[in-house]
Amino acid sequence: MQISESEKFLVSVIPLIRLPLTRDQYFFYTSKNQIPFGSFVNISIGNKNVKGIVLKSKKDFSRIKGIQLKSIESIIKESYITENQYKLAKYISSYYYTSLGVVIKLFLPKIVNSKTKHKDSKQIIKNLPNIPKIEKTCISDIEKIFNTNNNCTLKTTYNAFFAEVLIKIINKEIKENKSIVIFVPEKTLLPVYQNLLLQYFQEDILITLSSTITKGHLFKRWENIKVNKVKIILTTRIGLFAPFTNLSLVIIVDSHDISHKQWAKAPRYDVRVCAKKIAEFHGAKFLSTSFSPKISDFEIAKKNKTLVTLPENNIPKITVIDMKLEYYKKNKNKHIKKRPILSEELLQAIRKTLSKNKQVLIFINRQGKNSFSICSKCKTVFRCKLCERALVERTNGSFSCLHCNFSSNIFPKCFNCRNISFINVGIGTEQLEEDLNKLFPDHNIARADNNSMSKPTSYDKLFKNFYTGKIDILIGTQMTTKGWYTQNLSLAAIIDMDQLLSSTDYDTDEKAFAHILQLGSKVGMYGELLIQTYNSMHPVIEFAKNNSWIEFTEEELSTRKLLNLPPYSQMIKITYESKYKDTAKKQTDLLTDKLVDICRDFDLKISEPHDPLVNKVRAMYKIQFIITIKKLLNQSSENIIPQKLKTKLISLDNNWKIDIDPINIT
DNA sequence: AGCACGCCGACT
DNA sequence: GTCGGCGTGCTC
Repeated sequence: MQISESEKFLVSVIPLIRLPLTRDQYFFYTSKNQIPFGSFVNISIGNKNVKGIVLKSKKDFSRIKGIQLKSIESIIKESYITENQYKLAKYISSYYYTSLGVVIKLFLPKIVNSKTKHKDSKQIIKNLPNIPKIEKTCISDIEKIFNTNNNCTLKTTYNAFFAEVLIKIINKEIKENKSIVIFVPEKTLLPVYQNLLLQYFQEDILITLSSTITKGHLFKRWENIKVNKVKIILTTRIGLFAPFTNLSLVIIVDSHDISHKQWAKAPRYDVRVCAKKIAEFHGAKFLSTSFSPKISDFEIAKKNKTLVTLPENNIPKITVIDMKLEYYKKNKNKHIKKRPILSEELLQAIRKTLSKNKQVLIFINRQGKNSFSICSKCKTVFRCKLCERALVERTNGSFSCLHCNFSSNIFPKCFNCRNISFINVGIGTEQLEEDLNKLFPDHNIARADNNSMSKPTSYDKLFKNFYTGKIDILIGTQMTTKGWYTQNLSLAAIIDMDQLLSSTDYDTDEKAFAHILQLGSKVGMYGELLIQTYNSMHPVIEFAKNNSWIEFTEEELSTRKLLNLPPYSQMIKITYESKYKDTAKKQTDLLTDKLVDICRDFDLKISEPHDPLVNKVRAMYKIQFIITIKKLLNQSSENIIPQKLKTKLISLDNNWKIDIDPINIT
């Protein structure tokens, strides 16, 4: 093919579209001039105009044969993405099996040319109670670790201590004119940390990023980060894609939180993994913080001597309320027996707290779909015998454990008493709000869940009201367990601990324990945490009561090791989506059959295809299966998938969803 | 992303 | 027999 005289350069461009993973992720175009790396350009593909990112401009056309080359239509913006942004995009693309063009789109906010200055509309609450100082913090321990290692894991305890560590460690970087990024798991946490930071740092060196910010506004902030105008970037996962400069510290808040993983759509990336990569690319330090670190992080940090633990002398009193007893008490001599929601003990504790003008936080897990079953006779949670995970009832009446593929027959018997009937249990947040309003008509009761928090301003308002003591009782879902902190909060309650323990995931106990620790951290050492449960002998509750998180992690890790569960393995969740259930069934059966040989050869475990807990979304049926790859504790998950399996995975069509390191396998 | 191609069901 | 629905594949 003839290249015209004026077109001197061969330019490789990544089109921002979904390309099959089996082919190169860039196309070649011609250009009169050399175009710098990372430039944002208009190109045409087929007969459609699309945008692209330039990789290289070369003079050597010899590699190209038999392809009709088109020229670059126009340059929108030169050097729009940085080398480090591209490195991260490449990483996400290959680790999470998503085409590069789709990943790069995440890095590009919409360009706007308006010169109008946008003022941050976020309400700043001044005159907050000062953070109590503690004499000895772990700052020097963290600094010592950072002298020899770029990674540090911090197990925090009480909010106030953590706040102090955070401020001091950030201050040190700012003094050296470096910039810091802080990742929080949810956008609802932004005002919480923003208010904390603004007590100590200038408003103009701090910015927040989240998906609610308008596209143009985001572009402006991107530019400010690029020219090193801002020093503290407080952000949700969207901040991973910012063009950082002069970055010296990456901080993860609530590192255990599952919201750090994007699971709903591709790329199904994890902030904890990607942020660590960013730190690596920038030569920055990486600080992972949590009240209850993931036990894998904790164990690895312990082994690598990169663990710092804040003083443990501030654990609240934990009281376990046996709801079985409550049930019998309430239903004695009653014809129709009802399951109590609020125990007498909890009501008394609320009354006592309110009478002292203190605040109450009540937590119920929002996942209503995640129902569990208890035996109608002995009230034992129906669990898998082998894995001790709660079993899920299926539409055909059987109960199954997704991890070990155990499935009961369709007339299951209670493992404890051989009874054949079970009761499905579920409690709603709104019912509880109603009940409490009747019980405490003179007090201000507020509810925080996805439903009541639909407007962005409603959260700010509620947060302010809670912070300033205008709310006496706050009822909420998981969002309330994060960030909420006032010195006036002295009672927290978990209404339905059994629901937290009822999932069939391998790490259910770990997640449940994290909720206990997180709520405990909100009330601190002078407060009390009440836990309502029908299963007061559950190991997690026993460990929590005795303040034995470390012992819990040790036991949990030995089980995981025995069963080759993460962190002693990597999991891949593969899902087929189809309008027709039998198509999904046929496809997953076909693929698992094809993969059996590979899995045998490389000692991988492959589960039977099964319905996920939510198996129909927007008229699409889903069937999934799990592949488990053994690995050592300290071994990186990069490059442990055998090439033969990789080749299969990248050749799957768009109906397949691949989720690497899924946050749940149900 | 968006368009061409092709395979199967409903119709003149 | 044809028309056209959408599921699948391809684009430098």
